[in-house]
Amino acid sequence: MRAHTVLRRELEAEVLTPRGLTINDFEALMHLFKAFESRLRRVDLVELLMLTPSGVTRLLDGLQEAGLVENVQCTDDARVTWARLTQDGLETVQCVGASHMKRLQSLFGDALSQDEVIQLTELLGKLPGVGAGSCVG
Amino acid sequence: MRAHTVLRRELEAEVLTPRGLTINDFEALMHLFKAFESRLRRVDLVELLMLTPSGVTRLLDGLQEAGLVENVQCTDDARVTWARLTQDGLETVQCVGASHMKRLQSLFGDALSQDEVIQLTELLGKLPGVGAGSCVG
DNA sequence: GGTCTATACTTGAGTACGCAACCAATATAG
DNA sequence: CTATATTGGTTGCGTACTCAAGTATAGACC
Repeated sequence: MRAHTVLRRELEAEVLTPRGLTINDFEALMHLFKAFESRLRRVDLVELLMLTPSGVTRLLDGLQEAGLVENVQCTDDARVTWARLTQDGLETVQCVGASHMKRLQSLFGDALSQDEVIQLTELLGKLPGVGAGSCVG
Repeated sequence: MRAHTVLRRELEAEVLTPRGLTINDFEALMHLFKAFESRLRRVDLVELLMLTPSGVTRLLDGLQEAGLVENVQCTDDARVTWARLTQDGLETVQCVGASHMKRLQSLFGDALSQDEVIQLTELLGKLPGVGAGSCVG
């Protein structure tokens, strides 16, 4: 049940922390990267990252300050402000994404066989709240 | 990868929070419960709960204040103070443990078959840092 | 013995959240 | 068109951690 903690810490230490990013920072960037026109509403990130609205507000505050994300006003609905990847954000996500994946690969690969990784992914996918949209695996 | 978050939140909300406990509070109590003479050193809990020493210090502060745990001086080594379950702590762990398990059972049971739970447990067990000592599953 | 490193633990400062309360814009009902 | 409910978002405050630095005891080597 505590697998995530070990894994998360290792990933953070090796690739994220050196760049001043947390796991959620990175996953937010990943989701923006995959999103239409590299932008998402706050509420969407609330869903995807499983944070509260306030958590997302502050996470984006940090990413904006770091210049990886910018606010874009939505013309259709004045309540929403899009969070959009900047050029810097795009480069970051591509660069960090690669080493993140490599790291994950070796972490799971060392402990599990190819088949076991697939099995694990399937099993975890059946659990409530673990949608297909997960960045990892 | 975010399964833990959903599961943890549900467990917390349904059985722990009403008693003013966090997951780590509960797992600490569980470990003390299983330990020889219901007592453990801080460092042991650091290992078992995967927290830093300071985290454990403060976690135990809370449990002491709640009267679930007490400090016992170690005679062999003046550096260590045991954390020991009180009678209250014992009763709490027995009561909460039961409903915690029931909850887990239903959470996993609804999503996975008996065989799948076993499979998942095995796979997770192979991951680094997920020892046999885990409270859950 | 005396020094030197390692271990057990605490404290202070900073952080990433959650919760509750709020505001503003939109949708719905009458 | 007004009144109410819903949705998207932020802010204040509390909390459960981490990290870095510190204290005190224990053990090892000379």
